[in-house]
Formats: sequence, C-alpha cells, structure tokens
Amino acid sequence: MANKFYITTAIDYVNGRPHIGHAFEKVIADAISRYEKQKGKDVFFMTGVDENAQKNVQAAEKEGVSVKEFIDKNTNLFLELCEKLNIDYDKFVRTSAKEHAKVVHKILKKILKKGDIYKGSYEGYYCGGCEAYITEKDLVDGKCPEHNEKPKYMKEDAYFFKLSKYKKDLIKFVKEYIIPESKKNEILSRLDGDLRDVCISRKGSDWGIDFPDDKNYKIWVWVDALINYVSGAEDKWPADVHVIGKGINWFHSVIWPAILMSAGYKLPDTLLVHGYLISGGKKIGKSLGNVVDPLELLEKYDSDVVRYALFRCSVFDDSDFSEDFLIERNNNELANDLGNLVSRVLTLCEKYFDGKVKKTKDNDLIKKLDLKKIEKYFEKYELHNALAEVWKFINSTNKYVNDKEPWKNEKDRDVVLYNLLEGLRVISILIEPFIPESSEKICKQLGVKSGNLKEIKFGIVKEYKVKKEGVLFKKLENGN
RNA sequence: GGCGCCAUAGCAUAGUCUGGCUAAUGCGUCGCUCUCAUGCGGCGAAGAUCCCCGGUUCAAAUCCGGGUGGCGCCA
Repeated sequence: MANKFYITTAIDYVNGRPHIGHAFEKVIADAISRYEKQKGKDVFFMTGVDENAQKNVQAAEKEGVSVKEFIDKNTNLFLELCEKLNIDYDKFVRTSAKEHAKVVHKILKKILKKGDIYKGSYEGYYCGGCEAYITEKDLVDGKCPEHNEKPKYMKEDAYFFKLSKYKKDLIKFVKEYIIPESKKNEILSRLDGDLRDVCISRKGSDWGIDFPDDKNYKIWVWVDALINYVSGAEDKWPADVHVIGKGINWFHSVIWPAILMSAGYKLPDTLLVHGYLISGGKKIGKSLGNVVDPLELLEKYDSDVVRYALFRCSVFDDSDFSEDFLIERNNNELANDLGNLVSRVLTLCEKYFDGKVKKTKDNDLIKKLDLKKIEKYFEKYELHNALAEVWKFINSTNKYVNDKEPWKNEKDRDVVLYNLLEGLRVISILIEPFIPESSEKICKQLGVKSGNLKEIKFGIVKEYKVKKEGVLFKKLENGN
C-alpha cells in the first residue's frame, strides 16, 4: 500500500449555502489529489458534509421545514458546488449515513473499554454556534465573539474523555503533523499549558448519534464528525493529508489524534491548515454584506476561471478575494498570457505547416522550466508558489516566440515550432492540477493525450497534427 | 490579560533564519517596439526615509532593546 494516497477535506456544516471558503478548501485538496495522481499514486479523495450538528436543527426550525428536508436541500448545494468546480473526489460522505454511526459506536466502545471515558458533571457557558463550552473570560459583552450570540449557562452530568492522558504523546505527534509552522506553534503553545479532559456528550437533543449504552445522551458532534475520516473509507485509513481551515485546527490537531490513540488506530500523516479568504481586508460574513457566493460565481464564469482565481490566493495566509480580482486574473493571466500563447503558436503551425510539425533536435525552450522547484513547492503544499512557477515558464515560452520570430526566420522555423508545441504539451501537464478543463482543451488542440509527470521532457511526440479551436479564455468585462 | 506573528514603491508580495554589490518580482502608470496571436507579446522608465527611536558592527530591511500600528491563538 505504499502507493496509496488518502486525502480528505473537512466535512462542511450544511446549515447554509456554501461560501467561497468551502470552494477554496475543496480546490486545494483537488489540486493536491490531481498532482499525486500525475505522480502515479493510487489516490482516494474524500469530501462531504456534517449533518449531525445541532445548528442544522436550529437553522431548519428557522425555515420551518423538517431537519431531514433541510439538510438534504443544503447537502445538494454542496454536491453541486463540487460538480461545478470540477472536484474529482472519490467519495462524498454524509454523517447521517447508517454506516457512519456504526463506526462511531465501534470506536467509542474501544475508548470505553480502554477506560478513557468517565462520567462527571459539567457546568459552564455553552455556545450553540461553536457547539462547545466557552469560558466566561472569552465572552465579549456577554456574547460569543465568534458567533455573536449569547451562550447558555448549563449544568449537566456528562461523559468526559481523558484527553489529558495523551498530552505527552500529542506534543510529540503534533511536531511532525501540522503544516504550516505558525499553526503548529499555536497548538504547541496551547499544549504547553494545562490540557483538560473534554466533555464528549450532550443531553436534551434528539438529533445526532446516541451515546453507546446510554440513550439519554448524544455524542458530541465533533467526535461524531471527526470519525467520518475513518468511517467513510475504513480500508483507506490512515489519511495522508487532512485539509482543513484554521478555525478547526484544535479539533484536528489534538482531539482527533487523541481519539485515535485511545482507540488504537493509526494516525494521519499531515494536517494542512489553510487560511481564510477575506474581502477588503475583512472577514467575509453576512453581516458585512461582502459574501461571495461560489455557486453564483460558477453561474457566471467557467470552473477553471474560478479555480485559477482561488489558486492565486495564498494557501496559508488570509488572502483577499473578490470578483474584480477574478476578472483581472482571467484577463491578464489566463487570456493574455496562456490563452494568447496557445493561440499564436497554433496559428503559426497551421499557417506555415498546415498543422503538421515533425520532431526535431535542439531543444532550448524546455531548459527554462524549473521542474524541481515546482515539485518542491507541491511537496510543501505551497500551491500558489507552484502555480507562479508554472506561469514563469508560460512567460518564458511567450518570450521564446518573440526572440525566435518564426514568422520571419524561415530556416529553423520547424525546430522552433516543434519546441513550442512540446512547450505547450508540458504546460498542459503542469496546469492540470489547477485548471484541468483548460489542460484538456490544449491537449485536444495539440492532438495528444493528457500526460503525467514523467512525460515532462523534450521529444516525446514524433509528429504533431494540431487543430486550432476557438479561444481558450474570453476576456471579461468588469462589473457586469 | 497571557503567548505568538507581522510592518518593504499606488496595490500585492520576495528578500530577514545564515548582516555585505545601485532592495527584487507581479499588478497598475508612462515610454519604446514587434505583427504570429485574444487591442495581444517583448523591451525599457518612473516610483521605497525597507513603521519610528536607539544600540551592536567596517557594514543593518536583515541582529538586539524600546515604542507605535495591525493581526492571530487562548480548551
């Protein structure tokens, strides 16, 4: 199984429509997944939704529909998002599935057997938005700062998980687990302090998974949700990469590994913590009126255009994202740099050789590609840097056309054009993880099959028979 | 309140760990230029007290101390 690669995204709450951050996360995982496939790995890519959260119940009540109806409707929107974004996932999990509950029970029973769960009582403020207890000192004006709602004061008997027991093991594990460094340090500094046991049961709800052997309680939704990574693909476990947003770092960095340690499961290899997309320097939120709806974007723009704009954001740092940003990237980079390059090369081939270009020697174009650097960026999951490096080669190729002036220099025109076609073929491979549809379109016009990483070298195609087919990227009007 | 991160042209960033040529790149602006191409490509120019004050050093964007401003994490 050395060749297997199991990657997941977080599972999304379905208490509302998908927002642009969901799209960002899926696209990151998709690019990694596609790249690993190009490397020849046996990839399994899982994404999905968390349907057992209490906030789904509240949101459904607000709309006056049944919970089931409500989550089905919203889950469909997340499925639609994946489809329109061209997310090449292998499985879409839903935590309302029966098999999921079975695995949750299986794992909880193992933890019970290990003696890591005990009954105690809990007293404190509970925020429905966080679905967690928060301490009094964190309240701002008596409200949860994250969700801007008043937490309820609760006192109840509850089941606790002996998280504190795993402190030492967690510190050791986390050092090799979290990317990037800054997010790792945040967790390490928290682990450096007191690590309290965590309450893992909830009373007074009829939504969610029953606690094993005690129907008075439901399992805390976070425990339930995390186990999706195992229940959704038991034969694929452990995961190679979990892709998550920075808001749920603690649950994935500490609680999740501790559950696995206790239950005697293997641990995941890497936790990739990405940043948030922001707008005008501010967090995107309904109250600020700066929400970017990915499904609306995908109505207006091709999936590759949306994907490309997302990849131009830093994976780890918060980045500004807006429709104007997308339009600019489309016009300057997709249309002018890449689209125009494909167009000019193919026109030259058709004009001078009727589209037929034979293999020649003397390659000087591909030398300008720094593949090692791109691979290095991918290994570190710095997708934005990998993409920038790919674009450098696209720009070098444009410069090569200018320098060689094949419309003027007849004598080595065939050599220059063969080099350019090989360059386009290599580009089609390099851009595939990011903008797969465009990659496919380029291959089609070149008359070749889409390639893998091993085929990034000069002289693979003996003769090209190319056919130009329209433009790759249309220019977009601003503010339409 | 505790711990941590950041501050570089109009904008977005690299460079800081391992101090050293006229501080780099992209967008934007301006100029020149090609004509194969999607009014596109290529070349060039202008534009920065590298947040402030002080220290270490032959030499500081880089290291140290203090200040200011912004951000993150805190069960």
